[in-house]
Amino acid sequence: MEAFHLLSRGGAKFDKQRFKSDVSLFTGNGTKESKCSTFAHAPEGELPPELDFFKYAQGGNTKRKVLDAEVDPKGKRRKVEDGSEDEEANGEQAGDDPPMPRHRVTTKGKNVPEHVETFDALRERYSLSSQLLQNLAHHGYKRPTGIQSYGIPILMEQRDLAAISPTGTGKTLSYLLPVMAALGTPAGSSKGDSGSGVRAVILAPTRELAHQIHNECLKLAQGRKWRIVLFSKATASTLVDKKVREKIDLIISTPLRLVASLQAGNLELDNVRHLVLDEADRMLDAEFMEQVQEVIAACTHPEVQKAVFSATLPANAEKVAMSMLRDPIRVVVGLKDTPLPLIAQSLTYVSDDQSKLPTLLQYLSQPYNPPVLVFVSSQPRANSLAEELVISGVANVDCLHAGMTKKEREDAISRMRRGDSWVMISTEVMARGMDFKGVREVINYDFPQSVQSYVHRIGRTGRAGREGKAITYFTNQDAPFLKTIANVLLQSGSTVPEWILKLPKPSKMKRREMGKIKRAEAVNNARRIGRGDAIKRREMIAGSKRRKEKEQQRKEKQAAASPSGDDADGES
DNA sequence: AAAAAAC
Repeated sequence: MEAFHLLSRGGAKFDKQRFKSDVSLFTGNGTKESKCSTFAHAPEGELPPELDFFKYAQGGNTKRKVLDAEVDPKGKRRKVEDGSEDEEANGEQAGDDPPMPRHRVTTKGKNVPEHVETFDALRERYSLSSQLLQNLAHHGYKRPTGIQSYGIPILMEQRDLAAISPTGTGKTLSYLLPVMAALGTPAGSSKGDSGSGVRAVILAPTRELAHQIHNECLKLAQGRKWRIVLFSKATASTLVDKKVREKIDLIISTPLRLVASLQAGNLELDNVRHLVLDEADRMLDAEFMEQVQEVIAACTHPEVQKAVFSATLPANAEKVAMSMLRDPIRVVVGLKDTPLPLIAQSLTYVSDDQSKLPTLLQYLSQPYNPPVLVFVSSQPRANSLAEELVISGVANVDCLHAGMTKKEREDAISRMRRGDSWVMISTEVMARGMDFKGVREVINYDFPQSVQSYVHRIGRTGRAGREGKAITYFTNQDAPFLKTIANVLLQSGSTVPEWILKLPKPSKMKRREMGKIKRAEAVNNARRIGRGDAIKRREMIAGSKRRKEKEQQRKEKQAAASPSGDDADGES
């Protein structure tokens, strides 16, 4: 603690030996089993007073806004309770899932189909193959979540849908089930009556998310002969053969990949009947917009059903989304742009960028629930923070950003899924959609750039009814945006020190100015987190190269020993 | 408002 105290003042040397012993103490006993029983216990309590702004405010009343449950039932708007009376879990692992929280559901639109209480009710109402229901049961889906019980009937009745539902509440299944139900006979089969070529397209903003959706898809598709393709460079190259493309039933892809194939003339989407945009607001960002429009334009079938899903949907994005849809129904579960109350959120003051590393090291020197997901604002910062943590002796540090190779990214994800990663440093690439069941702690090392980013980042925890914890570091430079995020905490039932709420809302001019300063500093700091130096960095890189080579050799040996390839997550 | 991500 003393060492940390000195460190936090900046100049003092870090007592690495001592710190290491702390770390090994914690790494030695199986931290995976250690339960974080008291979320109320904030790490800020451990901070030296000069870093602990909470302390000044504590004792005073922290304010908690009571959620307003009333919404004016205007026009066609309906207000209903999430059907699940039974406190049954909806997660993917059968048995030990906590109950899903109940949310209010509001629907808007013409002739909204009645929601269902159970998956069996779907079977009674629509022709749903028993295989599909069997697969659901087999993978531990028991009762539909709010978005599933409302969204699935809407999509089953061929309606367009804009669905807004909090992170970790089962949006993926909400669109996959109806799409799979509609696929019917596999493409190219002699009995087929639905024309030839791809019949469904699902777009996601990152490769990792597309991959995850593909995996979910394969679970549901067990026992059926559909060709479900996770689109990549490799699969795209097989499409040169027209016979191959005609046999594809469903494509899951990132937009640009798909556009590239369209422009190369290696793909037709004229028989697509279902188009889903996951993380819709992200997909309708300026940078993705054009690509998405191109995909939409290529889906020329007159009966193409479109659906958009997200946990957040800012007004302008919603406008764009609604204008794309035909006679749409809008479903909102819970409160838009609001995290789950299950996630215990807190804000930690760290004065400036240099103070972040010691604060994080201090945090990781105490027992925590791995894996912890740490978000930073840029790729170089992700690299250097990961290096710093390794140098400081933190165990099982991983890093993931889009500057890494495909294989590096895939490896990082599988380490994460296996539970081998204890501290995962990542950029926005991981902020949306990724579902790691074990993540119970998220740290925003760098302040999020928007409310949407905040909501999605912390939504990596608190999934499928589990509890989670989210800590956000803020510096003096983040002050102009602090209040906005503080309000999000309040909305979702977390507490915020009163002094933050009393901050005046800075004028637009001021925010712009501060933003400029912040950006300039970010550039300066981009390649320097804490006290790293070039030599250490070179050693690190050399070390990781050696490790990679060894791993490669081991894999080659393995491959030689067992000729059967792994097609667990391959492209079908 | 800006970075990241998409190929």
